[in-house]
Amino acid sequence: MDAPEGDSVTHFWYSGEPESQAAVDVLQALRRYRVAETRMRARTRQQMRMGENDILAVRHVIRGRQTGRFISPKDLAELLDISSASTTTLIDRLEKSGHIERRPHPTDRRALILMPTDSADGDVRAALADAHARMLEVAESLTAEERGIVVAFLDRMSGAVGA
Amino acid sequence: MDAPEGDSVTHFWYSGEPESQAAVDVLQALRRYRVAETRMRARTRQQMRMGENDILAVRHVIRGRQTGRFISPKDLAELLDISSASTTTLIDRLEKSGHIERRPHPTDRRALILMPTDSADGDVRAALADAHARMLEVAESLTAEERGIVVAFLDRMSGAVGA
DNA sequence: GGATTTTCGCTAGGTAATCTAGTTACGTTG
DNA sequence: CAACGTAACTAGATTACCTAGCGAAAATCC
Repeated sequence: MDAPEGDSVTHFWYSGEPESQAAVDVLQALRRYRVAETRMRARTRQQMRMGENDILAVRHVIRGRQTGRFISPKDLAELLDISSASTTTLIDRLEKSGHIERRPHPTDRRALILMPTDSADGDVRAALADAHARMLEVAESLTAEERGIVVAFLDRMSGAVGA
Repeated sequence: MDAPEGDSVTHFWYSGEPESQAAVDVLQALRRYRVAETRMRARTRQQMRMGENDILAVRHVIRGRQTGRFISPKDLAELLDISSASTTTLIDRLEKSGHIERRPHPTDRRALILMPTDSADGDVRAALADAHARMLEVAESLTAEERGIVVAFLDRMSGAVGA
């Protein structure tokens, strides 16, 4: 999990320059968003009775089929940055819980492909559709100009954080 | 952890309305940011050889001292939403690794207060200061109007995600 | 002011998800 | 075809969490 973190501490970190308080407000809004999102993920995990990686894996397999790609255990290992051993037990779990199935790879007899079951598709949609719809609504309510500003901001932040 | 997730899938989800593609772009930017941030946290964890909760705990203890508050084990348990038992072992870990120390509470003889060691302070700064500075720079480069748009957007998204 | 209840941190024992190391089966390449 | 590389699996250890329950101290209630 993750969590709240005590708030309203700002005053002590950047008390020197009044100018930069506005910038700090932006970062705090970003943190509030992250906290809200983390909480949503925790709720989803609880609701579906799965771990974070399990949910990401199922989603990836579902998306794979939607886009006509076949997802292999190896793909999941890379996606989640876990070992091949952990991937095996993860797939065991998801197969036992009825979310995905193992099928032979059409050409490579060493390999597998993973297919989502119908119920997995339904479960994931049920768990995520509401929040996604609300988020889309917010995004749609922006003007074209505002969208540009927001996207540019987020991408620059991604760069700042990922350097 | 968390991770990339295959991209450019949009076309299949919302192929009906060209109007909403722009909104989807916004959500994708948001996801790119989340992925970047998650990766940064993973790097930090690796660099400091600690788990996520350990880092959050140390940061909270450091902040506590900076703001003149005494942090107790109970505070950490609430912050991280873990049991009191897990909190005890978490503090054991952080004490053994030399990041924090247990001290008697000045008035309540059942209780403890936690103090960061000097090295903890330095380590955390070293690990987080760079990215934080870059993020602040991005936030500062916005105009006042842009900041307003971004903060409003983030807060509305927090609402959408947290409902 | 003594008895009861609550709070605080700890110990004991257990579980889930990961890891490393090593195996088998199959593909690829010199 | 021989050697090496790759895909997935098994076994066993480790880590970080959990629940249950304890002793000591504080708060509350006649």
